Amino acid sequence: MKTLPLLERRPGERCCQPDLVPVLDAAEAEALTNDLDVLAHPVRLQLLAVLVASEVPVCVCDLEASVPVKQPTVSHHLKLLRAAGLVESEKAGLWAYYHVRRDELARLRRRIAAGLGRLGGNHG
Amino acid sequence: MKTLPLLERRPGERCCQPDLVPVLDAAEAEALTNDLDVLAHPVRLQLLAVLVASEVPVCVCDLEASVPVKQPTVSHHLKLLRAAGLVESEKAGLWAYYHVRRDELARLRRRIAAGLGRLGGNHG
DNA sequence: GTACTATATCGAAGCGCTTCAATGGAGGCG
DNA sequence: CGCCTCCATTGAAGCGCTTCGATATAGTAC
Repeated sequence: MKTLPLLERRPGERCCQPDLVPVLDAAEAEALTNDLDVLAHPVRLQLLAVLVASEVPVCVCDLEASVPVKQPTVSHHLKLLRAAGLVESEKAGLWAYYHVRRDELARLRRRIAAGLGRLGGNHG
Repeated sequence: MKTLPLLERRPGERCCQPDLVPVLDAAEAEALTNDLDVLAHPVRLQLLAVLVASEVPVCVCDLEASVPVKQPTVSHHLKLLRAAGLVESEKAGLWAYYHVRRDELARLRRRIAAGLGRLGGNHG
């Protein structure tokens, strides 16, 4: 980086002058990534889709029937969704009934929309 | 699934009657996952953030300075972003200049917003 | 030509995510 | 009591993503 052959650069372009301020800093990118990761899996999206569609709690056997994976895998993804605060469960007899936390899902959606909004500029 | 001990179910709840119609079907969940995956990485988000912040094309050496990974990794992520249609590059002398395709980024944002909108119900 | 730069690609290592069979534990039924 | 069902957890296998060193390619400078 001693002698920069500036002549080769095209007029409007820039190189090796890292004075740009990104619209997202590293911490924001990391946080947005965590939010996106929770949703970035087809099984988790489908589980959420079933729960959102139901007005009443849904038992695991119904959730299991709605996704193409076995029961331990369903249990695993439900655990991730619970850790993310997006669903809650309660036991009733032998069954475990899950329901969406619609407020938390809406907050996650808004955080993602805000983060992507910074990226997307001003288009819609 | 022969004899269902219905007595144990709580009144408003449902079990083993998979007649729910999810707000997202399997194909939609898969498509949304693909869209989310492109953005669900801190390095790619930061690269996009730098490109969005610049009115003019940015050379790789500047991009490399803005993320905590080595040059081959930057090149790898830029390739993924290019494959997703979110950025374009042009060579000028030794340098490669990248710029965002703001229209494509906005379309991706809108697809994600639409998908999450189906999930989120009517909040915000 | 040689030497140096900037970037892309290759190849392999590391590691985390996903998956499932097996097991465990809690509860219902007889 | 035994036997069953539903669900969670464990442990291990598979696999894909991420990363980087090494190398290749293309261009500049001398």
